Amino acid sequence: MDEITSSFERRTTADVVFTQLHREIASLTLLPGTKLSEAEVARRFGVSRQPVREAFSRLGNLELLLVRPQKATVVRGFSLERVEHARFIRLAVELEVITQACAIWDAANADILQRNIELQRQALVAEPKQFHSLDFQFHKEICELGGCPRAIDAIAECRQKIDRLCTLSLARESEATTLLEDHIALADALRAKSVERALAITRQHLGRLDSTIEEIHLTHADYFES
Amino acid sequence: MDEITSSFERRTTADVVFTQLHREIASLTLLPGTKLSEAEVARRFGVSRQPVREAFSRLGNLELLLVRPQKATVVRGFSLERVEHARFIRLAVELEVITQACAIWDAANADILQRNIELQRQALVAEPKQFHSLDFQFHKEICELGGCPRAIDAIAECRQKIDRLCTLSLARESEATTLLEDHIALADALRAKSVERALAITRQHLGRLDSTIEEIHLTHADYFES
DNA sequence: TTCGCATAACTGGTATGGTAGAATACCATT
DNA sequence: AATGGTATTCTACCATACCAGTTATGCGAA
Repeated sequence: MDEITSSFERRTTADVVFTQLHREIASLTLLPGTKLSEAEVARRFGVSRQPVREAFSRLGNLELLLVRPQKATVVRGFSLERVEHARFIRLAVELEVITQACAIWDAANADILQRNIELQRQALVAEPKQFHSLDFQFHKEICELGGCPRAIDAIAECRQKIDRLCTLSLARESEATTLLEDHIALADALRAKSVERALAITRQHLGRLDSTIEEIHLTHADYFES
Repeated sequence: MDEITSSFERRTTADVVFTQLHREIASLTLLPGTKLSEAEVARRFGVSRQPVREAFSRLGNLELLLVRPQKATVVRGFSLERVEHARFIRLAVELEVITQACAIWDAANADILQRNIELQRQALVAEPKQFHSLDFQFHKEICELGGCPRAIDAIAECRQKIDRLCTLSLARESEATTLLEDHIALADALRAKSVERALAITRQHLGRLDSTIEEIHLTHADYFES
């Protein structure tokens, strides 16, 4: 691999293959059920089979690929069970973050969060595409200000699994308004340090995904396993 | 690899190496900081570097090994941050399991749990070694009866990270009595369907690890990273 | 003795060839 | 036409060789 390794950090060929495949699977460019062979992918990237193999292994750990001995490797579909599990874990973590945040929340924190909400409000009318990342930023700030900086990693991991699914939904944009309202209510509850209210809002907030998941389960049943 | 693949399931060489190394790292047979080279391990197992490499990769994903290009692979030490994170996630999940369990708990569930507690009580005096697995079983049953069967996987994952650390503690056995008391109290709270009490007990129950972790952090500072 | 540099002995990453097992296509037999 | 067996063609897995960095070593100069 003679190409420039983008200056600073050494990225191995396996990294490159992994990243690219990951992107394609997550974005549903590669649909569930698609068969991938080491040799074929290796040819496509112009590399040997070895780094491809390594990338396959990693994607297998993430449950994005199903790779079993002597059988074709396929892009895994969705599983209602796995999605529900990810949703459950995310809810659990988010609830505990909120609980701990409430205990130490102060006016300064509230102000920082408020600033993010303003940006969301602007994005909603100006650049709807940005709303998604502001949404993430919102939850991230709660984690950090609440004293659980690493919790956002766990949340992001769960989100990833769910997001691949939700790409299939059409109604994502229209829900942004509702989500913003949730965020505002949550920020209020935090400012008031009302744990019960904050928890209830969080449950409702994350629960909004359920209908979307259900919808996709019906409309795209063929992408589901088991 | 001509050996019998232990009947039913096909286990690749990489699986074998992975499992064995995992065991050795988790049990602290391989101490943090130990350098492992692909070639050396390959010789030890009598296999080629390839499957070893694969095993290393997986162990790297689990943060048990630190493998970086052109540098020796080493067994990772503990990180207070990582341990706290695992503890946090476990707490969050366990709390939400309890919450959901409380909502649907009935007498039948209570009885099943009670039976486990009796076993714990017996094990405490007869076979202290068995207490550990009964402890796990206890939490597992709550997950299953509470309607979150997969939650135990997440919990187990967190436990694993913490357990490697707690192997270093001397005072584990003596705490069993306290843990059993917690379990009894928790079962009571569940039977009474008192969410608040059950959550409080769970917090206290998991919090008991903190002192152990702190102790080890002081007595075995050399096994810690960062 | 101590420092610096050259070199040898490692490291993990990559490329390639060969192998066993699983799937598939195909042909012969019924 | 349906079925059973066989040959071909996949698959991922393993072994080996080679490469490019990194680290350790040891020798020579100061």
